[in-house]
This record gives sequence, structure tokens and C-alpha cells, in this order.
Amino acid sequence: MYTETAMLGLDVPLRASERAYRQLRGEILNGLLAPGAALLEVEQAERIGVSRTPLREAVARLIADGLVVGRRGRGFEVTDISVDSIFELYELRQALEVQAIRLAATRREPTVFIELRKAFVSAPELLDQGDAGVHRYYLMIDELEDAVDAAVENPFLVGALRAVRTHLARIRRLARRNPLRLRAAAAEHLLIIDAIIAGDPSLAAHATHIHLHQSLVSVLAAIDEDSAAVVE
Amino acid sequence: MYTETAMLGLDVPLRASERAYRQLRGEILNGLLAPGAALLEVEQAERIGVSRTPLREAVARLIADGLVVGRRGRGFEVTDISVDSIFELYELRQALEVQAIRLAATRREPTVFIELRKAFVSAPELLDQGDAGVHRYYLMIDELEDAVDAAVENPFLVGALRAVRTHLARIRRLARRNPLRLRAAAAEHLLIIDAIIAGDPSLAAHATHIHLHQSLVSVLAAIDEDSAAVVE
DNA sequence: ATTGCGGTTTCTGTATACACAATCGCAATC
DNA sequence: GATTGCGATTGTGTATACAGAAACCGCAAT
Repeated sequence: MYTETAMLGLDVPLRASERAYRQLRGEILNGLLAPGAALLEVEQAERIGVSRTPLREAVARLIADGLVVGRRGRGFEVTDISVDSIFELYELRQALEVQAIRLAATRREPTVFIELRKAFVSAPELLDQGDAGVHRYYLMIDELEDAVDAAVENPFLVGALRAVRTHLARIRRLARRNPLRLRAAAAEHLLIIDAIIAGDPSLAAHATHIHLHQSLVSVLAAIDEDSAAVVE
Repeated sequence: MYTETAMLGLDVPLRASERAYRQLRGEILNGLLAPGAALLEVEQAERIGVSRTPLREAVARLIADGLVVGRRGRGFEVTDISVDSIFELYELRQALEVQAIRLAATRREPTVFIELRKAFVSAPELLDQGDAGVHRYYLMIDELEDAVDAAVENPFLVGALRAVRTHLARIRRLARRNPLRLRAAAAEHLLIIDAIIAGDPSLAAHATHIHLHQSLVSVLAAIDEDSAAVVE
């Protein structure tokens, strides 16, 4: 026990508990299991095709992730997403990302970020290419995050950032994709990268703060529109 | 499943998994299970007097807490504490506590902190009373933390702070108690409380930053002395 | 229509058995 | 002495049985 299955690439069959964890996590993140959804241990074990023991292990991990919460009496439920919880998450996100960017701007290997900069300079063209371009753009964001994580050299901080990103993934799903916002965000990322390359922690921190603020405004606006659309 | 046993005060027997969790956690935090200690599932289940199933649940939670890590092959081990890990934890702690203090200074109910201030004004006399006084002082620190958590009104942030405090408890155990430092820390806390009462987020943040820096310096100095004492 | 109670059903926490994986100890070989 | 291979032992992941807890449902009383 207690090792997660080795990363992709090894010909090792997934343990049942890992399979259950990944399935449930994926379904929560992609919205199939909606916020607030109530789930029972026996029914989920049967649906996924594992026995209760590995299902319980998967659920325990999802509880630790904050994606589900135990209910009194029976079962567990997918955690809710409210406007309040989005604000709260962004408050935590800001504290962590500003610290991470400061450290990355201090400790970085510039070459990594210089390569990333080249890609981000082309982001507007990429975003004009439709879905495939947008998908590639999101991969670039992931690469930037990975580079910052590596530059930070702090497992505690990176762990906390990853926990935040898990929740963000769900929130992003709720927010409608806004082309103008994506273009603006690309420019904000470029500025952050430039600050990191320049080794200027203060500029990097402030640029990140502004980026997060604009991101939050955009998310909330999108959710507001959706709510209005649902009005009966 | 998956509710932790109700808080103290209810006449409900502890579940085996909860009992195992508390015992292992307590032993890790008090140093009985030392950093790096390798443990086996079967032996710990027998030692604690539960079957493997609740022991596994307890260990999974300790893994989520960052207090133990799974080993390849067999068993699990208590996470190590290194000088690097202390630095890293303080980097995360600073990001979180500075954000929390800013929010507390903005959202607080002054009366709570005015009461706390009265207690902290007397801290020097308390610290002169030997072990009982020091113990009471640490309780006051806990009360201040609780008050800040409540003022922050952000479960994500409070959860992250609590995770950091778990690790800090171990580090504090390693550091020798230093009476001069305790007195200085009491003054630093008083300044932080005053900034919260005044509703000045910037002063509160800076005072917190300085307090954490001095705390880190003190911890590292204590560990350095201990290392020197251990030299053979 | 609402409430309370008892019986039934379903669910959870735990123990334990089983199959497979990992480790250890010992003997043989170089 | 160091290395390798093999069998025995120990440990882990999982399935399942059992006991107790919790929820649900039906019926009677108000």
C-alpha cells in the first residue's frame, strides 16, 4: 500500500481503487456528476464495477481533494459551487499564485520562459483558429503552470496550487468561453512571462494580481449570464 | 460513511478508523513516531488494536494531511523534516497568513479582538510564570488563530491554514523553547491584533510578515543549536 | 392532512479470507 | 567476498460476510 499507480507509460494495470478515483474525479470535473449530487457507496461501486473497498478508498481521496463531502447518515455528495465559493477560491488563489510568481521570478531559469514566450506571442493567431487553436492555447497555459511550479521549488506551495486548480477546473467549465477574454488573458500571461524573464518579482506579482482579478470578473459575468438565461 | 465522529461532547463511541487516525496523528505530532519512521500496515493495526480496514482509512487520511507518505513496495513512513522543508513551509505560511490577516483586518468584528488584546497585554507576566504560564500563552495563540479564521470567512483559506499548522506543530516540537523569543512574539502578536482592531490590512500584513520572519529565524537557530549539540 | 410508531429494507463500518506482489534469507556460483 | 537465483515468508489490494445504524415505508391515530 499506499502508492498510487505509476504514471502513464508503464504497463501496469490500474488498481481498482485508482480506476475508481480517476473515473469519479473525471466525472466530477467534467460535470457529469453535478455539484450537490448525492451518491451512495454501494451504487457507485456497482456502477463503476469495483467492490466497496477500493470505492471507499477512491472516495476518501476525493474527500481530501475537496471534490466530495461526506453526508450524515448515508453516502457522500459532490461539493457545491456557489458565487461565494468562487470568491473564496480566488482569494486563496491570489495568495498562492502571487507568492509562486514572486518565487518563480526570483529562482527561474530564463531559458524555459523564453521558449514559452515564443509560443504566447503567437496566441492571438492560435485563438483565431477555432476549437483546435483554443485547445492548444489551454495546453500552453498548462505548460506555463508547470514551468512556474518547477521554478518555485517548493512542494508545499505547489501542492496547494494544485489543489486550487482542481476546483478551478470545475469553475471554468461553468463559465462560457469568451473570445475577447481569452485574447486579453493571453496578453496578461505574456506580461507575467516577461516579468519572470526579467527577474522582477514585484512586476510579476502585480501582473498576476491583475490577471486574477480580470479572470474572476469574467467568470462571474459568465455565470451571471447563464443564470439570467435560466430565468423562467 | 464518510462522516468523522461528531465532536467531543457526544456520547458516541469513536469509530475504529477515527481512533487509529487520532492515535497515529498524535504520535507523529508528539514525536513518538519520528520523521522518517517506516511503518507497516499489519504491525500498526495490531499495535493499535484495530483491523486493517480502519487502519488503512486512518493512513489514507494521514497521507492527505502530508504527515505520512506511502513507500514503494510496503508500508508507509512519517514525512521527514528538513531545513529545506521548513523554509518551504514558511514560504507557504507567509502567503496564506498575510492574506488571512489582510482579510481579517477588513472583515473583523473588533470586539473579539479587543478582548484578545486584553489577554495579550498581560502576556509578559504570564510568560514569567513558568510552564503553566507558557501553556496558557499557547492557548491564547490558539484563540487568536481561531478568531482570525472566523473573521476571514473563507473555508478554502482556513483549510489551507490548518494544513500548514499541522506541520508547524511538528516543527515547533523540534525547536527549543526560547523565553526571549516568546516575549518578542507576544509583542508582535499584540501589534497584529492592534492592526486588525484598527482595520488596517496593510499594517496587519506587514506586521505578520515580520512576525513570521522572526519566527523562522528563531526556529532555524534552535535547530542549529540542537544539531551542534548532537555532534559526536 | 399531519404526525408518530413499528417493521422492513438499505447502507455503512469492520473483520477476515484469498490471491498476488514484494521482500528476505540461504545456497550455489564465480 | 560479491553476485545471482530460488523458495519461503510477509505484506498489500480486493472481495465478501456480518453486525449494527440509518433511512424508508406503511399504517393507525388524531
